[in-house]
Parts: sequence; structure tokens; C-alpha cells
Amino acid sequence: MPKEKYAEIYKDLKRKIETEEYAFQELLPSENNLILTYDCSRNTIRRAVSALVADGYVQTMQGKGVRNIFQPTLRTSFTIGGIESFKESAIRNNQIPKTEVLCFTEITTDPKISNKTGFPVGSELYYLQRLHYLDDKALIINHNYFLKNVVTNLTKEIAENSIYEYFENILHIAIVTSKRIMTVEKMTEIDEKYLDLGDYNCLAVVSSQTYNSDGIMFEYTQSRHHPEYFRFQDNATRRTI
Amino acid sequence: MPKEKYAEIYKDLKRKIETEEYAFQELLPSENNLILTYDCSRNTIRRAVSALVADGYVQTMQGKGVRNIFQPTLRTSFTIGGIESFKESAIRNNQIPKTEVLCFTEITTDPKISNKTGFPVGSELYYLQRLHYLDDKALIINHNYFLKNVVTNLTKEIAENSIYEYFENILHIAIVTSKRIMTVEKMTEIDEKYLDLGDYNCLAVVSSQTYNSDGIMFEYTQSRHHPEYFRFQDNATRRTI
DNA sequence: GCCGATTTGTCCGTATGTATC
DNA sequence: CGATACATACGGACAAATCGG
Repeated sequence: MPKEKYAEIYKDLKRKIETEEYAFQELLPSENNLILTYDCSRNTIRRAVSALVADGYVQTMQGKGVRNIFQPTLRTSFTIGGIESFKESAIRNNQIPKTEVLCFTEITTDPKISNKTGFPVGSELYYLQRLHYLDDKALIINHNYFLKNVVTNLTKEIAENSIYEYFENILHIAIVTSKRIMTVEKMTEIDEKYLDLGDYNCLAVVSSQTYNSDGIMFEYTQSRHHPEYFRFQDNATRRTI
Repeated sequence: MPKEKYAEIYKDLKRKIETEEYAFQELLPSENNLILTYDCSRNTIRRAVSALVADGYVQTMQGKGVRNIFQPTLRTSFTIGGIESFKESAIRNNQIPKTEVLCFTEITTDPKISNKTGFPVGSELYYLQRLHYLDDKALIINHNYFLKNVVTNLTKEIAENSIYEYFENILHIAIVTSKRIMTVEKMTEIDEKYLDLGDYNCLAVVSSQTYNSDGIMFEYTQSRHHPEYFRFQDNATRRTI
């Protein structure tokens, strides 16, 4: 539960936008009015509004105001945005997740793996292949590489449940930054064997590097998604810089 | 040319990171030191650093410092990030762009188009199909829908060059927000006809809504990319909110 | 384990600039 | 032109996390 003022204001404004208390295309109250409403400083208001801009909810216009550009009808049901685990994402969409561990090994980073993952040569890693189901349909194959001296004592049983829960609740690893690259690739034999791709001969592939709170990259994952169930959302704002 | 202090500091720090004046995994100077270096307030430093965090260049750690997590070796040559036109992107990568206009018409938004694009029913639109080449290879088919009363007097000739240049230099339309959704779709007859897809039977599809500085959505575009040349980069940071 | 120094995070108030109406 | 709105910048205060002695 956030107790920061700007987070509370952000949540409240977000709710008012989502429930259409502020109508689409309407201007939000001015900063000075919001200062009175929430009894805080201007900086705090501006910070909350900045977060809404980043979400694509509003747009600021110097000299005019802050416009609501949130369109509820265009919201998607299966969003992969921000950093979210497969299980979190499934539960949020009321779907039943299941995970099957196809492979669980320990490896040492050689130059080829280093080049692919970004781990230094010689790093000790866990390497896993996992198959993710949603409502009994196989949708994603994950190839996970975890740094052993950060992700300590990983087991097959943990990998069958949620590795991210293990991170947060047991190891207390906070995930801070994730760098992702999305591409489309031809299916491999493994993809074809485990995913029911039908006519499709390619997949959506998300490669990601994940950093913990010490700024150490401790995970490299390649997620190979069934193309029919893949959707990636993004809001871009032109930087003034 | 930005004259804002925070933008100058951002640019300078970014350069120092890219040229490895600050080494990978090294801590940047503390905020108090940066204040002395750049002769400014703490807020200004914090703003510049925040932009670097958003870029995935650094990671802040309370009580410890700001760590450089930029890995130059992993930089990609063909990046589609932020809001960038096909031509801008091509030039940045030293490739020769060419655009062919396959179709140039004017339409009125019916319920079906409204549902697909997000324009209100009855809106007057330009509808274009354009084929984009890079170094003589057909890579992207764009389906553009532009609001006629914003994108005034569009012609086929303009569409063959750069529509974004026409926006900025002639119409003075500033692009502020862009909402994008990335999916993978099976190829259509049009895709097959114009793109040399080889064995691939699907494409990367980016659907985007673009807003001007008045908060008006004036463009809906579906970009259909040759899968071999598509790459989408993203940095996510866990929100404290 | 404690304490003090350092570092980032949150919050406030104020002043000035710039764009819009 | 004045009033209003957001944008930039400064300075100060305290909190929270980290680290070394």
C-alpha cells in the first residue's frame, strides 16, 4: 500500500478517469485547483500527472490544461505491459495458469551463451525450459537463464509454481529494470512440438534482461509466444529532450 | 536545440555513459557532486537522471547511488523506439528509403472503421496504402488513416516523400502521444503480393493512434512489417506506484 | 549493534518563463 | 493587455536506506 502523496493522487485521478468521472477529451481541473483539492504542493500534483501522461491517460498542453485521452472501449483484455509475471497476468484476466518444466539444468556461461544473454563468460547459471498453459492451452515456451549466486537454491518445484513469487517472497529480490526486445521468429522443432501453432509458422519472441535492486542483471529470458495470443501495448510520448 | 538545463545535463551524462567515461556497473557521481559540476539545483539533477532511468541507462538505488547499466555491445542497429518516422529511422541507420503509394483515397468513417481505428463515425479521412523500401527491399506496408480537417490538403506527392515532414514543417502539427499495440498476424493477399516474405506466413503488425498537441487523435496507422526486419525495443521499470 | 555520514526519496514554498485565451 | 495555465528552476527540510567505524 503506497502512502506517498503523489501515489495516492495518481490513483485517485486514474480512478476518476477510468470511471469517466472525467469525460474523454475533457480537461482535468487545473494544477492550482488540484492543489486545493488534495491539499499539497504543485510539485506533488505535477508528479502524479506525469505518471498519467506516461500511461497514455492524459496529455498536458501548456497554457491550456490537461486533457483526458483515455478511451475505455479500446482497452484490451490480454495486455503484457510493464513487468508482470505469467501468473499475475493470468490471474488478472481470470484465466487458469499451469506451468510445465520441460528442462531444468545448471550451466556455465560460454562465449556463445554470453553473447546471446549478456552474462559474463564463466557465470554459473540455471537454465530452464518451461511451458505455460492458460485454460489448458499451451501458449508460451520460456527459456530462462538465472544467475545462480542471486537466484539461490532454485528447484524444479519452485519453477513449476511461480519463480517471481520465489524472488519476491523468499529471496526478497526486487525487480527494478527490464530491457526487452520483441521480434518475430520462425518456429523451431521445440515450438512445433509443444505449442499448437496450427497454420502459423512463426512466433512472437520477447527477449528480456532483468536487473535487481543492486543493478545486477540476474535473469535473461526468451519468451516464445503463440502468435494468436500475443499482444504488446505501449504508450510513447515525444520527449522534449 | 534544447536550452533547458535539465536537457543539457541529460545529454552530457548520456554522452559520458555512451562513451564509457562512466564504466558499466560504475556509480555515477552523487547528486551533491553533480550539483557542483553543473551548478544547478538538486531537482534539476534528479530530472536529468530520471530521463536516463527511463532510457534504461542507469538505475537509482536509495542510500547507495546511481549505477550505470548501459551495455554498449548489446546496442541494436535497427531500433524502432519512441516515435520515429520510417524515413528518420532509415537515415539514422544509413539506409536508403523509398516509398510507393499503392492507394490514395478519401473515406467517411463507418461503424466498422470506427471500431477498428477509434475515429468517431462520420469523420472524414484520408486512407492510404503505402509500401516502404529500405535499400530496395520491400519491408513495410502501411495502412494510414488521417483526419482530413487536421491533415489538410494531403496529396499523393507528399505521401511519397515524408508525411511526417509535412506535418512538422508545413502544417506545424506536433506529435505528442502515440498509443501502440504490437501483434503477429497471418499474411494477407496484399502482404504476399508486395512483400517478399519467403517462407514466412505471418508479419509483425503495429497498430497506432497518434495525437497532436491539442489532444486530438488525428492518425490511425496499421504498419505491417516483414518479420525478418522487425525489432521493437522497450525498457520497463517497476513503478513504485 | 549503534551512531554518524552519505545518498537517494518525498514534499514543501517560491519565483520566473512561456503559451493560451 | 491581463488572467490563467503549464514549464522550468531554485532552495530548504525531513525521511529512508546504506555503509563504515
